[in-house]
Amino acid sequence: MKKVYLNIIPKLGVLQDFDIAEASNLFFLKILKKDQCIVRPGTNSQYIYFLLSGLVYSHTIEEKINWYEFEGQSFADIESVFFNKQCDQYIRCAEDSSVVSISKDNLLYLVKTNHKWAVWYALFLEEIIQRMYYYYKNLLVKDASQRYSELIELHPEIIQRIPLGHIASYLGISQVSLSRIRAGRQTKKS
Amino acid sequence: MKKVYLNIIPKLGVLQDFDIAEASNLFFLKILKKDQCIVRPGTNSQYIYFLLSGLVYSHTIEEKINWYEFEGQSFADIESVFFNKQCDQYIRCAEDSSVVSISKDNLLYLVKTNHKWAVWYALFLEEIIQRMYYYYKNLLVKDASQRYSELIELHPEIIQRIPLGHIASYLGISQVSLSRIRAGRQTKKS
DNA sequence: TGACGTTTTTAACATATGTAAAAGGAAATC
DNA sequence: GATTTCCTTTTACATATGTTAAAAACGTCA
Repeated sequence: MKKVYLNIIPKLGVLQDFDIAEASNLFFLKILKKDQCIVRPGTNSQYIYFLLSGLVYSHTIEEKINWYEFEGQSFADIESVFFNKQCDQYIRCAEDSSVVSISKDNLLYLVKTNHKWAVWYALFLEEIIQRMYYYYKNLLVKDASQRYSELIELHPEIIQRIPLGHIASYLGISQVSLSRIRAGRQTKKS
Repeated sequence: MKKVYLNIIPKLGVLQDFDIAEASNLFFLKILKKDQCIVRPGTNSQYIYFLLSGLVYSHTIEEKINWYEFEGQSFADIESVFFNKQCDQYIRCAEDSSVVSISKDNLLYLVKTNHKWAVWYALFLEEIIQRMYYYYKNLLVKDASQRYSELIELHPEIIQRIPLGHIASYLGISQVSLSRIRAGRQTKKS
């Protein structure tokens, strides 16, 4: 039994170690190098991933960065998993990383055959909703300079890990604007 | 038995009429007048609503409009229901409306005691994720003029139902900018 | 019809932000 | 040590968008 699975799958007050151990043949570990792609545009990626270590990000074909996910978080290509469409983004490692994955089919098998896993999945989806809502509201009510402040407050080390051009892209502004924000000559919204 | 419940609660390929009928004592119908509040800032609204008829919208204390929901859709105060926080928005009727509601507690009771309802809730949450992702991606990749075009394409009658000032607020732009978009003298992003 | 209030558009101006290009700085390579 | 390359900041300029105010359009009601 691979203990690594026990720690990265959130129990959410529902599962116990042996529930995960019992299902461990449905989970797979992958070791990934920096810049390696986990998901490519035009494919359909029916997997949910749990990030054991490293840093992954999503970006469009035009190199616009959509999100970053840090160690301990889960991620997936939403359009594939929840819309069953071909995805239109890359999911890529910003650093050497390791992930545990489970296919949507296998997860739904657990959900449909096991009440515990059904409750777990519902609570897991609630967490996804929380994260997505947080991102959504960030976009809706905060300007780029607020979002930059909060990013470096939450992940101060990101400056060392990611070039500012990528952070600007993530924030949805030009690198010039980010420089102005960092230099403090930027009018703030609120 | 109130048949109205049977039609507004989505079955999602899991429930049958009698499942909903069996739980119908947990659902409540409300008739609401135009401008009436369903949710107020500073309260905690632990209800999920299904909009039978009418039109509801969310707006902040500063009158910024966050979203509209049309007949047949469900809605809730996300911060209350999924974060258990006090909400910071109004949810208000743009027209005379009627809704069916269920409390989060009662819903979780169904989920925890009935496998069918657990699967149903998971699929329902997947639908919420789809809708939220759609809103999120709209904000992320589309400019106001695109979002305006798609809004009137999807709901052409909205122009008759809602003043343009509210639509501008919903789009996150000034009414002056919306006038410029409508007059066609507006540079588009793509 | 005329007067009034509301909604929408237009005009004038200030400013924030993007683009393009140059300059500065840091790290790696020869 | 010098050169190269990459990353970041700065400058100059063009433009989209907000604010404010005025004008126009529209509906209601006497």
